[in-house]
Amino acid sequence: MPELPEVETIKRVLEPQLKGLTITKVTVNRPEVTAYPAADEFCRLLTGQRVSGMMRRGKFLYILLENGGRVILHLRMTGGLLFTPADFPQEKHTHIIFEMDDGRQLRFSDMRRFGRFWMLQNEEVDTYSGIAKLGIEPFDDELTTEYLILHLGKRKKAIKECLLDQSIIAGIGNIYSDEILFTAGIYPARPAGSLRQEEWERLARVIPERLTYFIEKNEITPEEYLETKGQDYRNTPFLQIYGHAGKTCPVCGSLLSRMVIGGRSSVYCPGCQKN
DNA sequence: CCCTGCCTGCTG
DNA sequence: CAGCAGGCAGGG
Repeated sequence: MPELPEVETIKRVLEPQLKGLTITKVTVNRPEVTAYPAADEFCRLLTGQRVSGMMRRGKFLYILLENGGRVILHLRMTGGLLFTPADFPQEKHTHIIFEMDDGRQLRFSDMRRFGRFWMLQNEEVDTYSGIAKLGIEPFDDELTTEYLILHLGKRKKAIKECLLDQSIIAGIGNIYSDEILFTAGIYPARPAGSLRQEEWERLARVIPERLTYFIEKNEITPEEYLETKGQDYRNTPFLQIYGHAGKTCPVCGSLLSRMVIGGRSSVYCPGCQKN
């Protein structure tokens, strides 16, 4: 489910709550969810550790520990994190529970079980999670017209597929690639190599602008987040085309179309995004 | 490069 | 019932 704006929202909600708490017990109900190390070692290493903060990188989350260790997780399609009182009703498909020293629990649930956890010690190099292969953050100063042209300017594959390539820019998924290309007025199936200078300029501007906008629209209090079980993506009413195939374009009134690009369902406006 | 697998649940 | 879902790794 979550792309960068949602993962950032989760980080902003959870970090102030978890910071300073010590993990007293870890329960792993589905051992395949801990990709590294194996579940028993994962639990052993984390028990007794104190949380110093959280970070986001692309769609990955970090839970940082005072001893220098860190938990890394990726929610993939349907993963969710909730910080709950101990007696809060448990979500179906809850695979990991971290009990904290204030009596509350951090719970990971994931219907489709694609989400993964890793745990690395202070000095340990992360060759496991895939974070090392990520490209730049969308809000980095490095995200410039020149960067896009350098890395994508000669690619034959569709610009939409390029935006989904986590090794170039980290964090963009199927929803926001569609939204970004709509705002930039670029037909999603265009070979990246066919984009003109001014289109790369527009993308360099629109990518951080749209993601920032959707992070802001997602803002939620910890109480609201818990009430809605972390499933309330408040920015969805502000999506202009994702999920709106067959409806009219909010800008030009054309009928929004849908096509499959790189195996992913894609929505675009034939009026605003000409081939 | 495309294709499949990984999972469960919802929609048409 | 098939088809699809906000992701990604791995295989051919």
